[in-house]
Amino acid sequence: MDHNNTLSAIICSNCPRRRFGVCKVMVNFISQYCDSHSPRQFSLLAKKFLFRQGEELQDAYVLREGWIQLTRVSENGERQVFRPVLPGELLGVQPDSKGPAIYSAVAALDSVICDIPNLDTMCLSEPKLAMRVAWVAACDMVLTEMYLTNIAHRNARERIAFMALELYRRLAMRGLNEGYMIQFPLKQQDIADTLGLTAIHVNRALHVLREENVLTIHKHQLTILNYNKLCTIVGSDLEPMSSCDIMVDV
Amino acid sequence: MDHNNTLSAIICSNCPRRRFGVCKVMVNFISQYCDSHSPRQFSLLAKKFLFRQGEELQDAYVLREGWIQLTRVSENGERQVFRPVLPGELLGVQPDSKGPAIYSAVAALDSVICDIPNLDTMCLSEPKLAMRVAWVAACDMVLTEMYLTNIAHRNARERIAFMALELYRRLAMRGLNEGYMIQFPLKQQDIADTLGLTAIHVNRALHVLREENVLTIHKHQLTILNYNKLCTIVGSDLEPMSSCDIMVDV
DNA sequence: CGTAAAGTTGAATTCTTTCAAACACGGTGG
DNA sequence: CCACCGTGTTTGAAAGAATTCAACTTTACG
Repeated sequence: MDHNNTLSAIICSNCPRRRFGVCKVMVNFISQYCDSHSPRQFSLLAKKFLFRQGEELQDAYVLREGWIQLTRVSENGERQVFRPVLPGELLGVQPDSKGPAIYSAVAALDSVICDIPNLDTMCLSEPKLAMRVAWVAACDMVLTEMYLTNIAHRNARERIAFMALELYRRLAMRGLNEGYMIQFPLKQQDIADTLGLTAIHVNRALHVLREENVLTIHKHQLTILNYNKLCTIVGSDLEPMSSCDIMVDV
Repeated sequence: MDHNNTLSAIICSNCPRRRFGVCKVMVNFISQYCDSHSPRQFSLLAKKFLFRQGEELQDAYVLREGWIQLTRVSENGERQVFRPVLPGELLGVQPDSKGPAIYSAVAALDSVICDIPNLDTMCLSEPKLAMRVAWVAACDMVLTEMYLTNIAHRNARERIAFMALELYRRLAMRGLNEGYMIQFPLKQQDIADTLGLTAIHVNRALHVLREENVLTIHKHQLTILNYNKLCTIVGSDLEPMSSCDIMVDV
């Protein structure tokens, strides 16, 4: 954990807002809770579905290792990919908690998942847990809003730069990087469906970013070639804020 | 309330997914809770700020009447407007609940607001409340994701059609419509900043929608001229899902 | 009534998509 | 070992969508 702490300190020192000066890599409260109360872990191979859009959703889950993609296909066949779910994060929480899943969850990498069968019931007897769930939802909201803002205001090159930096920071915060390199299991089509572009245009924008020596994606690995330039392109409005990244005192 | 119930039944019967067949206009749990525990209501004139981005956020709030806009200005000066907050909805909930506000809240109409000074504390002693906050966050997330998908996949005309229909449904569900007309206090620039367009392009797209006899905005009122056609344009992937719209049993 | 703010229109430019075709790579079966 | 196939990536050219800039009109408000 010490390594992570150092790393996140470095990353956080980059943050525009003061409050992140004190942020630490958080030992995920919900994960801990699940470990002691319901250690039902299982693994899920890449490309397998954890659940499918429209299926009755039974449980909530915590991703322990790997990478999960949340995707929704609308009636006219458009595919939207939402914020990537990274280790430590909660998924399967939705308004109608036992109703049909509002999106599909697919493993992008071989993953390890912790099942939480009775989150609702546990929350009722454990207000702290309920609050933590609310807090996680608020964090995920911030992340989703960042993606929304990114799509709304930036061109293809900048959108991709944002996504790369955002993922890099969230992974590095967990120590899941090797220097400036991270695992990157997504296809160009996935990037396109996340950022509201066509795969062809993603390809061209990636080419430009490679030409500029900013970043490159090769063999399922993303390498940042010029971190500062990447930050400049993104506009440094990026903050490390996912449900696992900030320490709050509850 | 009976009028509302009928109305929402009509609207919900339009929903693609079965589960909404049973949805009712919800008597907002949090509002009720606040009424009995902290009836600190006050009013806020249009264009006044409830709080500003960066200011220390003290409390959470419930909007009782009016219309609140959540806006964030990034460092490079881009302005993003997030999902409109309508009567009955909760606002001011964010990861760092007593930290600097991550966006500004501005009244778009004269509003009545209920102050909730100690949401955190109340949640600790009242798990149901905490769960409701989590549930509200999940609903807001769905709405935000709908806006994200809308921006990512549709052109200007369709984005505006979506926004119009989404707002109409949420307001009609509360009985805040007059037939196919709703109050619409936003400027074209606000629409643009919500949907990731320029005000000029919004203007042109609105012109087209008017030409097609789909909808018209005039004198701060939005009128739907052809509801079915509007639904067709939007693609009927729209569901009435805000924190105040669905009844769940807790 | 006058000024500022909001809305409208046109033309040129930039960005993105579309369609079509070619290429690269990994795996399979002969 | 190689030919074959499918998936994913790359490239080009043309069409379409959205932005920019500039000018003008209308509306709102003190």
